Amino acid sequence: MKTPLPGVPVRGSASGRPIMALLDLLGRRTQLRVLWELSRGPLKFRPLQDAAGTSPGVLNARLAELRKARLVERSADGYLLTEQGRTLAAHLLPLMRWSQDWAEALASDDSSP
Amino acid sequence: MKTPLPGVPVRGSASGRPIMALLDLLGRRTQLRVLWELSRGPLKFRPLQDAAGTSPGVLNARLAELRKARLVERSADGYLLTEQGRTLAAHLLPLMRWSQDWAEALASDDSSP
DNA sequence: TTCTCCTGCTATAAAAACGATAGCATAAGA
DNA sequence: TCTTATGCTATCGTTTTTATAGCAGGAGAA
Repeated sequence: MKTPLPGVPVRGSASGRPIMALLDLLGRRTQLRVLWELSRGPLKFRPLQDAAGTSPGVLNARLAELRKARLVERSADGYLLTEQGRTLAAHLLPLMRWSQDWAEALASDDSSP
Repeated sequence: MKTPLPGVPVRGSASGRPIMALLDLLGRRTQLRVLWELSRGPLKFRPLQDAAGTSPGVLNARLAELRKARLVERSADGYLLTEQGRTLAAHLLPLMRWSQDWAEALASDDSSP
C-alpha cells in the first residue's frame, strides 16, 4: 500500500500537507502501537510483533511505512526509532498521562448518571 | 464494532490499560482526522464529512466511538469536542509543527544522497 | 398542502486491509 | 547433523473501508 508522505495526496486529502500525511500514516492499524513499543527501546521483529500484538504481515507493512517515512531504521539491536522518530514519540508520551485522566473521568461518569 | 475504552481488552492488548484503549481508538482510519477537524470548531455532519474526506458510514461509526469515549458531543452548532476532547486535541496540535519539520527533513534527504 | 431544500443518517456491494496461521531460507550453536 | 532463532512471505477467511444511493424528518416557499 502507498505510504503517506508529505507532498503527496493521501486518503481523504489531496492537499499534500505534511499534517495530512502524518494523520494518515498514524491512522493505520497498530501504527501508533508500534511507535509506542519502539519508544521504549529497540526490538527485533518477533519481540516487536508480540509487543504490538499483531501479525507478521501487518507488522512488516508498518515497518516498511515507518522506514520510508524515516521514523524507524534497522540496527544490530533490532528496529530502532530514528532521531525524527524519537521526537515524534516524545509527543506521544504525554498521552499516557492523559489516558489515565480519561479513564478516571469515564469511571466517575459511569457511576454518577 | 466495539468501541475501545479503558478497562476493557482491545485489539492487540488484553490488559485494559487506558493507553492501549486510546491507541486503538485513535488508530482507526480517519479518527485522528475527525478530531483534528473538530479541534478547529464545531461542525455539522456533512461539513465534517467533507472536511475529513470520508463516507457517511465511516464518519457515523467514528462519531459513535468518540461519543462513547466522551470526547465528542452534539450541540446546536453540530459536533463539538468535550472538555476531554479538547485536552486530547491540544496534544495533537504540536504535531502540525512537527510534521513540517519532518517534511523538510525528508525533502533534504531526498535531494542529498 | 405540496414542493423543494437541508440534515443526518442507513443500506448495500465491491474493494482493500487485517488477523491467524503455516512455512521457508538463512545463520548460529549444540 | 539436529535444533533453535530470526525475518520474513504466502494464504485464506473475516473485518473494515470506500463509494454511492437513498430515506425520514423538519423548515420554508408557493
